[in-house]
Amino acid sequence: MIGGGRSQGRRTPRRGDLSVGAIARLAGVSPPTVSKVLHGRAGVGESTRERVEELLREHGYRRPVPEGSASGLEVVFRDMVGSIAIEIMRGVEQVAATRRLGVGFTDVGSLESAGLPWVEPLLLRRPVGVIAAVPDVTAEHRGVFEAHGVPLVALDPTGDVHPAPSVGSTSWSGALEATRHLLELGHRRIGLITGPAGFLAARARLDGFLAALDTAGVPFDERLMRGGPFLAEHGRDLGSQLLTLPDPPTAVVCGNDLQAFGVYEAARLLGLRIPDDLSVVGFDDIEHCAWAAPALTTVRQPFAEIGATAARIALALADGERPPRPVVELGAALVVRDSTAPPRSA
Amino acid sequence: MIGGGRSQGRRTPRRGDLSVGAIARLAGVSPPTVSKVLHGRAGVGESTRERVEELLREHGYRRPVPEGSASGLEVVFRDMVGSIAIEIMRGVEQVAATRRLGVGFTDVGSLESAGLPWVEPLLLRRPVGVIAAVPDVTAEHRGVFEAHGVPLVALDPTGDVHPAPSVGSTSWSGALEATRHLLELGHRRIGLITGPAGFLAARARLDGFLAALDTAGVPFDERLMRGGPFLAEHGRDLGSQLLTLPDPPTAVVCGNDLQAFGVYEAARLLGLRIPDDLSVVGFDDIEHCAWAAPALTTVRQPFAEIGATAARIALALADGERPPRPVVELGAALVVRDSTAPPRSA
DNA sequence: CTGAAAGCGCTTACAG
DNA sequence: CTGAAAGCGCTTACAG
Repeated sequence: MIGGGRSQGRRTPRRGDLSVGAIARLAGVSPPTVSKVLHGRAGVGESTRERVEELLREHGYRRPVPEGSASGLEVVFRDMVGSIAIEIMRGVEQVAATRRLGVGFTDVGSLESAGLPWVEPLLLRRPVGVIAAVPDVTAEHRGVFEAHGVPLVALDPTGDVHPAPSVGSTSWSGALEATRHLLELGHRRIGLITGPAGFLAARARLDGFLAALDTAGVPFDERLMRGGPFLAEHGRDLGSQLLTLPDPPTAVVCGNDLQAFGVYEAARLLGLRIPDDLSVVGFDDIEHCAWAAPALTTVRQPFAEIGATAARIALALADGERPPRPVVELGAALVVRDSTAPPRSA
Repeated sequence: MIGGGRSQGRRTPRRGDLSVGAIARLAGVSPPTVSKVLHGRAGVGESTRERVEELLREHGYRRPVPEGSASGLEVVFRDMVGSIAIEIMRGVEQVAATRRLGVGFTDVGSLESAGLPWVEPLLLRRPVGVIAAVPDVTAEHRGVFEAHGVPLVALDPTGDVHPAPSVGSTSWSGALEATRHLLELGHRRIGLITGPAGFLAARARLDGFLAALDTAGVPFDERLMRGGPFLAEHGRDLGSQLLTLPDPPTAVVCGNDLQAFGVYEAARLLGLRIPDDLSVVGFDDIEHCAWAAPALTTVRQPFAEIGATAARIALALADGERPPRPVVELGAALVVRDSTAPPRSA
């Protein structure tokens, strides 16, 4: 983590940190020979190479990292749900590991609340690339990173236009698939809880939802739509509003899983059983969906693959390549569990 | 992330990466003057210093990190529950940020399953310290890190003896408190699902549980005890065994939250309602406890503070200090929610 | 295959 | 306050 030393003519020796000259003396060879071994260059005898390798290992000498790959890949979050963040980290890690790069973690939210800066220290670490899983990658951030020559890849960008490069998932198709699932079960009055207005992904899900109803010839009652933050408490409150309507929906499609669990609570408070009295669909597939009561039917976002793809794009950019597709959307797919069933009336 | 370059006489310039000499030329001063500015040494005029600072910033020149702090803090997990891992990362991050150090992430499980090595690449990054949140920090690992002069702090160690340094939480007291809570509600037949035999923390929880019963003068029916992996499916299976006993328990204390959610499912399958027919207590307080149905009463482990404490110890060791307390246990405290209530019979 | 020589980028110690 | 000179650790180009 953190960038390492920049060229320095000299450094005080550290435990297990001998100089090339010292290793050379120990091996009974000249510094240039040790240098060749360090860089895997030709022109060193087999036995000499082995002896030097052995001494380097023994003294924990660290080979200089390849030019340009000073640091590693840094992933930046803002108050992300734990299981999503970890899945993304694992995806990034797998790609980074193939290049022997490390993966750094930054949670902007927790740093800001402690009054600590994050952009400058992160830049100080000279990352090979930055993957920003924050809902607010501004043009300003892009400018700062670009000025330092650090490629930035956004995850699930939510700005007005898709800024390249970015990686997300097929929100529109996912919402379409989820809604079709409910239609196939026989639901006709389907409520929708969507995310905050500014979120492009929330808008895509809304559109996919409406497209499913539309192509099925089912008219949408606008009173069945609510919008709010991607949190359980808002799912609960907005869900309550929908479920206490004179003619309530028999199913609710939620903007994410947390909202869906909020709807679970709203239903419980009203004495409604899921899926008997109400079907619920989430979005994301966070860790707990499978063990919720009942297990939540949801649209799975392939977070590990999203992280891996972002890492590949960041690495390509760092190498000076133009990735063939700077804006990528990976397939989000419906996972049917126990929170959806035919409506009572059917 | 990842170690930076070691002393190198020369390096090809990188975008935004000018040499000291080049900066000196641009500023119209000599290289030694730039060097002084870089290291904050005295003997540079105010206006000269400002001009050089400005040029350094403009060209993204990275100051050499302080001697010895080559890299950052690396946190190593093995298939950890997402919300726990992220809480630990945030705690480590807050302490690391005060020193402008980055925080690296390694998931051994996902790397191993991809056939990728992790110890050597991690060492190559020259971390200031390593925090191991894996259940299997072996003496061998300790040896390797020690040989490289990298301090290692274990989290919640599970070996035969507490290897110093390590940070955990008060498992024994936590389990005692949880069990007392159930006793106070009037429960007398309390079941226990414990973790795998090798886990020291699981043993501490078991002992705390027994101590609570013992000091309350409540005899323990050994048939009410089961043990297995810290996973929901095992909680479900072991919970089923307890609940189908001729004289089943009215409450169950679980080794962790995942097991508790497994017991939720076992109860559901048997038509038992929580907390009316059965009280359940977990351990950890993962993200979803608050929104489960019903919200889970559990013993909260202060993961962020555990991470922060481990980071402080690692940093102290890296500085060559002997931390006053190399083995630390932070207080785990009961969080009462909706999964516990007086037994039916009371 | 090997190393003496030259050179590079940086820092230190010191002269002005 | 400033920089010429010396020195350090490393690498490169080349002679043997």
